[in-house]
Amino acid sequence: MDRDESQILKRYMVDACVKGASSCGCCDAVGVLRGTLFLADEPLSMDQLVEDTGYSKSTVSSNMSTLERLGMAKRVIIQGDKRYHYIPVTDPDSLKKDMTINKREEMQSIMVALEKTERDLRACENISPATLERVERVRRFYQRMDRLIDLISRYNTEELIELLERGRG
Amino acid sequence: MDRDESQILKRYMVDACVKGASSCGCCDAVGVLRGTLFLADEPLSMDQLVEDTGYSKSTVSSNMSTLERLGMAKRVIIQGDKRYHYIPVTDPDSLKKDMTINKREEMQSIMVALEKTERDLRACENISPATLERVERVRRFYQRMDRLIDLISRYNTEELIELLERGRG
DNA sequence: AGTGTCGTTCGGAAATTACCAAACGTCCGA
DNA sequence: TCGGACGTTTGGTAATTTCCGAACGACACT
Repeated sequence: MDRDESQILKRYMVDACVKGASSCGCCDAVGVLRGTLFLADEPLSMDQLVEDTGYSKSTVSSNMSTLERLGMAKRVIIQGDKRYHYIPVTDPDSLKKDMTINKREEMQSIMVALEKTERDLRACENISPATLERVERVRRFYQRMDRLIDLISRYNTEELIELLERGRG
Repeated sequence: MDRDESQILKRYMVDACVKGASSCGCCDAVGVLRGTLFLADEPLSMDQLVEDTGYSKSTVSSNMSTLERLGMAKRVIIQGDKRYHYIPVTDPDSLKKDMTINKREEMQSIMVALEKTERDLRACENISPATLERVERVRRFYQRMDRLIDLISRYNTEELIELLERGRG
């Protein structure tokens, strides 16, 4: 496969990853790098990523760190090569795990804030009961969602699907 | 409750909402507006939102639109007042519904791209089998996650928690 | 220590985004 | 059909973010 062909093939994948990246607050480069990694035949060194993406070394470096932090890429050691090489994380369990972990951290930080708000509201005498009730309701919702995500993280995807398909009966 | 007190109380809630907003790619104003709405004693007009948040009318207008689009706020009619008034959406079913809908749209757009990529890869003769296999695996993962979110959207939170707590047995 | 190869960090330029004020369109009552 | 009250859209500006190149630090081999 020559270079041009490869570039054409990359388009959809890179676009998809860019979209996914921006929906979790990451810049385009993170998506481009992830997409490139997906379609590579072998682990890529930073130099290769620089060449393939057209980004500078510094940009690749910092964005590969975030990709690692998000659990979407891993460094591997290639025998007889002292450079780092990256591979994409593609196994379902890891992907799902990172999805739930990230979501849960988000939920929990919101919950903490909601709890503080509720405490403050109670301490304040002339607060509208409706407001307090509203905050309570949202906090409870987040608590339940957090519990739900916790439960979801304990099963793998197939188990969950089976369990829910079997359903209410 | 005087104005200063109210401002202090708002802090945590607004911070929490800003955090939540930025994690779904929205600007701070969306979070500030949502938080303000949560702690209001009554439906707020746009003028009140302008006054309470300090943002301009145009900023409030456009960001309230996104808040509506995301299913986090609703317009209500106040008798004898031709202005719009906003209330926060706080019931668990609506909140969960919007969460799943947004997540699903995201998944599906990624899946479409993955399918296109896979098709292109198959059309290309000298592609590495490992690469194809990798893309297939990720596509299957997203398909299963999409299915899972579909199933999750059919139950309410309590049902889901009960079902998963009962568990594998 | 000296040299070469890597990867990360830093400072500034370029591009993007958020925001405001003003102009504009719409709806209603007179 | 005019005038006034609202909300939205638009153009320009300020602030943020992204990105690059250069300088830097770490490590291995001599």
